[in-house]
Amino acid sequence: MKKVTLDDVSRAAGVSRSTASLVLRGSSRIPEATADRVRLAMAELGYVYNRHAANMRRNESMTLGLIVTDIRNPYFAGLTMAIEEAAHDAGYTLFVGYSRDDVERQYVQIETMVQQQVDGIFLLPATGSELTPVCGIVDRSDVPVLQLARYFSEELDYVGTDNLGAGQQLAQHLGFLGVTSAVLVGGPEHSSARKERVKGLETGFTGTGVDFDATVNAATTNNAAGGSLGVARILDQGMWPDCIVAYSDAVALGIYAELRRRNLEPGRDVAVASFDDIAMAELLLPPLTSVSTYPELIGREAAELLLNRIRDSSLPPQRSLIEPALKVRASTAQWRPRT
Amino acid sequence: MKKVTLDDVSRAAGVSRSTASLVLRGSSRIPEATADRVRLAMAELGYVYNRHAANMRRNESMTLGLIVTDIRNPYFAGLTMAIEEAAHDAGYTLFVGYSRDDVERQYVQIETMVQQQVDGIFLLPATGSELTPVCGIVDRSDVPVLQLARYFSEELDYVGTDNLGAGQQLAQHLGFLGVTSAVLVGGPEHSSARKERVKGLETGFTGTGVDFDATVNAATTNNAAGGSLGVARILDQGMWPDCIVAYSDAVALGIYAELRRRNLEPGRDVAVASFDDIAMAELLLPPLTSVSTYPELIGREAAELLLNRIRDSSLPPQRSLIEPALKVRASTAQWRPRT
DNA sequence: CTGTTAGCGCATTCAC
DNA sequence: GTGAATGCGCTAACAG
Repeated sequence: MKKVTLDDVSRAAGVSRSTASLVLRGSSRIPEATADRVRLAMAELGYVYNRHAANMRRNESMTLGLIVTDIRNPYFAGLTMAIEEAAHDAGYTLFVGYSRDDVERQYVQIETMVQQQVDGIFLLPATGSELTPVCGIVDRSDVPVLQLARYFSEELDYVGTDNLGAGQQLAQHLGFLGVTSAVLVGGPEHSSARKERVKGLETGFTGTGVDFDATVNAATTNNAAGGSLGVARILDQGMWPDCIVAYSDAVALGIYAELRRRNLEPGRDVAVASFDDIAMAELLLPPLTSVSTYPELIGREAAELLLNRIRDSSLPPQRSLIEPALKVRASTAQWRPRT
Repeated sequence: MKKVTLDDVSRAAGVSRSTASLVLRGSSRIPEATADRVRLAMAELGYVYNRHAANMRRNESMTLGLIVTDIRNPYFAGLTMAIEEAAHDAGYTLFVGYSRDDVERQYVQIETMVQQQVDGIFLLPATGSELTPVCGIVDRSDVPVLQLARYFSEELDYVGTDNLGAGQQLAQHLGFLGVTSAVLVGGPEHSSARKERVKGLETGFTGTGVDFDATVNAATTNNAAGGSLGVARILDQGMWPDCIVAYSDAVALGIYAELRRRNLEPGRDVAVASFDDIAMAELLLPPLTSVSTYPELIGREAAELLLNRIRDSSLPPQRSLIEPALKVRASTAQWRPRT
């Protein structure tokens, strides 16, 4: 099938190119009768609007880029879907790249998306991301970048959870519960989100008498394997804390499994708590206490912010934090102190 | 920052535009010294290659589209990541859209991607997809569409699991186990994959004496909620089968939860088996018997096939099935007949 | 081996 | 209200 252009359409409809163009954009300056004739011709010829050609003139592509680490973690999957929804609703098409937490791969993806003329980029930074290379790519083209869930720069917009508050809420709950010792397991060591959660836990535990060991070497990765590995490290060095706090629900799944491999029952022998509250959390046995971080809200907010920035690049860098909420379930609630 | 074009670069480097263009494409006809001068000028000026402009001439965009229903199901997440990887490796950037199993939304996404000049589309069809509207959009532009995991047309390429074989493998295992009755729970009723799994189970159960009721109204959705709902329907009408077969692992999670809500322990009171074998399956308690459907392989194969078709559209429609493999775990293995 | 030329399909002036 | 002319940044054909 040959390519049909606006030229063909306007010729068939007996109008000029510019008239057909105006009909496309829904201009009210064209009489309905003419517009209908044009639309009919488009349908008959099988005309397809060529956005690339339009882009060359208008200098916008109506595309956005999203780079996340890995969507097999349902939290990132939810975040990704929320952003796609917002982009779709605003008329944008979304490029998606998975960095697999590999900085170099991420840089390539940013570069490619910039070459593809994206109007903006949502970036959930791979651990180890730095401002200079990112901006080195991005500054040349003035493409706005919004940091998602983690940040590495104060100069770029950021939308994420209030990790500090999330840690505090959880710590206070564990304090009430009578827990006397806790460790955080899993998650990439140098991510801003992890550091903030540690800080929040420390703050929240202050004055509760809970022994929270932030120095234990249990940072791993943000998935089930990282949870298993972290638990193994802790138990192998002779620790047996009252509560294991998972960096995320994905991590918690591995923690449950590793505890059971060692004949410890989560929720009974060790309390387990976590962050994110993905759908799976309450379906597990025991149901998992988790601090909900509402990926849908983060996604919506991020989209709104990035679209604003596209319209007006002169705004100062924005930071927006979504309020988390603790969901208490049996993995902590049914736990009782050892006698 | 102003936009830098190849014109600017060639002027700065003291060569012509076409020379600069050839350097970009790595032509060997340019002396190294000249090429280096051009590359230096690009770096100094902060040149960004404009693929949209290139596309207008070369009539390819180096983009592909992927439309899936929902990636909160880890199976689709894995499939999506595999396809992104293959696309990335081949130098393509990937548009992603989530249809949320909504046909109309899916049509809009196809249309948008076609307008964005994608070179090809991976489509995991929403239930209810039909050939006419899809091709109505796509034929006008000659964009090849590959069906992923489910199909609705023989005229388009298809890559998926051998669902028939998967059902048979599982049925035979359950027959050996001494199961006397089984039902399939969850999944969208009219999807090709579900029909094939039912057929495979029926075939596999033939001669084993297992009573497999394919008429029971337990088709729902492909997620945990669908699993819970399906189990509720079955138990509420007084059935108590020896084995519940989940349409997918995501569904199985809801089945576990609903059984426990009704004081039935999965693996002991009811055997549970499933399809997909996502990472979570073996981490559950009891570990879930599942037929692995290898989303990574499907993704790789799909990418290879679609890229071939882009090169040569004259090939007849291709069908490619990936061989599944049964993973037996405690959710069936530990089950014993009621006495 | 290098430089000149002519569009790709559209949006946007500006005359009419 | 409508139509002709111009150029977005690049590639490819061809001439030097």
